Amino acid sequence: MNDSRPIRAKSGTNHEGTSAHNRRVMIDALRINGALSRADLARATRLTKQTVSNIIEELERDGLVSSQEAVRRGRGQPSTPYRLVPEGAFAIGLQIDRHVTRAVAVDLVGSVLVRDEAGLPPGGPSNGTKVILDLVAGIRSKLAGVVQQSEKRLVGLGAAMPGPFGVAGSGDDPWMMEAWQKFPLLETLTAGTGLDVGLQNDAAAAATAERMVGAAHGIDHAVCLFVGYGIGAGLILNGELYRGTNGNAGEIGMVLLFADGKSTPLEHRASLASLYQHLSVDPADPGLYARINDLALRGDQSIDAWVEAAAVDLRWSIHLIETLFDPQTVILCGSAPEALVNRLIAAIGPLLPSIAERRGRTLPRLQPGMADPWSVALGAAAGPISRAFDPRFAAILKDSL
Amino acid sequence: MNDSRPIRAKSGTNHEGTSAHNRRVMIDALRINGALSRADLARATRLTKQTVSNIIEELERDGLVSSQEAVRRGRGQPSTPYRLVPEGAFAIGLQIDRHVTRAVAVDLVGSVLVRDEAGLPPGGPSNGTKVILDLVAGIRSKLAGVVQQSEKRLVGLGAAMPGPFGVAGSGDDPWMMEAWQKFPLLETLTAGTGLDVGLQNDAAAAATAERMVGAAHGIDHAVCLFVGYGIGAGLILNGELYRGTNGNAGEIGMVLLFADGKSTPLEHRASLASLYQHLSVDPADPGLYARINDLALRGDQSIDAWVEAAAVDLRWSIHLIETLFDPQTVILCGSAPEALVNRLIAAIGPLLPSIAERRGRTLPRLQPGMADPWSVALGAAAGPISRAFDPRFAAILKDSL
DNA sequence: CTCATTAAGTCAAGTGTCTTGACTTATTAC
DNA sequence: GTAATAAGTCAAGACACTTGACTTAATGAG
Repeated sequence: MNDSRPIRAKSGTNHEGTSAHNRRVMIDALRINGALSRADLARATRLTKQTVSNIIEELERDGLVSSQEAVRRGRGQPSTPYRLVPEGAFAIGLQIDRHVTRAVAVDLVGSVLVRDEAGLPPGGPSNGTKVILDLVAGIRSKLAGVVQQSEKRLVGLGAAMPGPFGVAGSGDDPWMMEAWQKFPLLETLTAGTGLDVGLQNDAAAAATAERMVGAAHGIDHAVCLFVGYGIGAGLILNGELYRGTNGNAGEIGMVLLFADGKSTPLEHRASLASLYQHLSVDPADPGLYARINDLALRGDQSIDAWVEAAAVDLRWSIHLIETLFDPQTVILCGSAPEALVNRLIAAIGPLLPSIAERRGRTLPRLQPGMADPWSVALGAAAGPISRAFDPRFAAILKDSL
Repeated sequence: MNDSRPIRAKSGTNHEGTSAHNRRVMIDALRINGALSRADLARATRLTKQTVSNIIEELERDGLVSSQEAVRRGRGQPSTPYRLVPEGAFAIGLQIDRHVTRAVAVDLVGSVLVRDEAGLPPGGPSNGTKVILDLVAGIRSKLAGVVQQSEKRLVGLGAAMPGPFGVAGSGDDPWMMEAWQKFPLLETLTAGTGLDVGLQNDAAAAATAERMVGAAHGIDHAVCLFVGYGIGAGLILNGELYRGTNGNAGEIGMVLLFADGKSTPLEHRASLASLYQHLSVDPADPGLYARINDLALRGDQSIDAWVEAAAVDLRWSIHLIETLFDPQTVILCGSAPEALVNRLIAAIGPLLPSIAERRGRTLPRLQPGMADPWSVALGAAAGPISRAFDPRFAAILKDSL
């Protein structure tokens, strides 16, 4: 009687799935193209004018879009463009890093409204959880002071921290990141905030940020090479962040390189960690960021040596990414000081030959992305916004409800 | 007046999209789980019994599913399982290789019904096009002799050949593959056969085959490392083949490795091409395949040396794939002789440490896949079947019609 | 200045597909 | 023998997109 082999199947869909998808498509179109009229939207989405009208009416009621001044565009009735209402939705982004945690609140179009940071005491989650929850609570109350109805329009909390997740330790871990990676962060944050919580690694967060407001805006195949304390790649494939089986896709820093009879992970050679070691400085020093920016601007010699060496590895990393992912473009971003990133970009060129070298390219093979200590927190916040509003296969299925 | 910036947007969907998706979900569920009753399908897909009944009735009318003997499963009315009807659809697969072209006809469940091959004369497309079109025509007429209504149920022609596509030449090209890669193959095949034609590289085809009938059956994140004349990776991400911007994703053989001050593409070190060079044999020799299989079985010394060297590079390739794609499993397949693949698998272990090394794995990190000279042609044929029947985001959208 | 033309957008009825809830059928467990 | 359980059907209903005619508002040609 009890056969009970579990049956695996994808979920079906129904009218609600259709409707949810079409709403998302409208929002996406307005995000990519700016304000559009109902007729524009109907043509672009292949839906009928009537359907678009109904959806736009509903989105307007929900406070997600609003009409602008009618514009005359030649013959025919003037069109009424609609735009996204930034205050239509908010999300909180949380970055957990080795010795600091940052939080931001962003709106529907990815503008940062509130930001704050706090030092993380040593000892990992047992000491840090309260700091984080307090920081998030502070951001929420500040947000409530800045805009109306923020709590009602809060779609979620996105967290980002260095990966990889769920893997036995690498050993060199002065800041207990491994303890954080094993800690039930999702559950703790959900319980502590009552919000919908998502988690991604810092490179994925950077890519999410680039897709919402940066160089990957409106691009469906892009890879962000993220240079931070470690290095990682955030993958935008088919217009969505690709996570892999366990959220660890893109951990390029863990690629082992063999030379002189020993193996070294890529990120031991090209990352801020390697720079700090090269300079023999204390990574926990709060003034370090500014000091390195300054050194990079002045063309300091010891920085130069590191830049040259790191550029070799980053050049190869870009070649690797192009060869394996065939993206439209690669974006170099990081939580590194901007001057340093600029030096790196200058030193990386010219790129290695690869399949990305083809006639008729419209985008450069390599583009600079955000180099801002807050970009990871922004990307963390962009996660819930994207989950809630971007068109995705999963959002159509019944089991997404 | 003529604003005419092109508006970019994803396509919306409607009832037909919903219905098309649900039909695909049914077929997918039957493919993965074998025969299922309407009630089983309703639970698995989260649709109602009534909806499933209607869809199954329609699929049965279309000849895609058929009922089996009712089975008693304890209390309650016995259930009537439905299964996929293999003869419900057919597709032709075409492999274009350096000196040979192979074609197969497969049915809805991926069984090969007819196969044939022909030598490709030197000179590239100008001499080879006729051979290929004749081969396909022959397969079609043989198929018509084996099954009823084959032409009516033919969903398309899938072609596979070594990549990369659309890239300036690599130089070493005695078999004019570059000419083939530049040739408007899709157009020629479409015009010459009247069928819907798709094109992928050989590694992608191997992955498509593994997903339909091999080790990746029912798995949503898998990478096939394909060892052929070159090497490549076929990427199954989120349950679909990932192609990249230009169909070149996964071209791992083109990854440049730096050693001793010079750079070498990975596939110069680990591929059949490297083996042929190592053995100083002529790759065009038609008996080569059997001879190498024989040598591998006998434990030949010169093969051994190559296996040991290639295993080092393949071991690293697997590590690289695990680190960048975070798949559930890696499948080693190839158009190499089976005995050779077995030797390679034995020589590759133990694998390098990576993020794939985790507690609670259910699948092995590395699995053997098909090692059959016909697997690429089979995968090529599986492409149209998958496009026509597998659940995919694109199939829901209005512009897919 | 007038009026045909063009285009945006609305109205109201129509259509397709899934859902609901009651019902029928067939089997097992007690 | 009868209650419980489960598969599957029936018929009406709900929902979201579509259709085609209509209204509104502008331009441009004569």
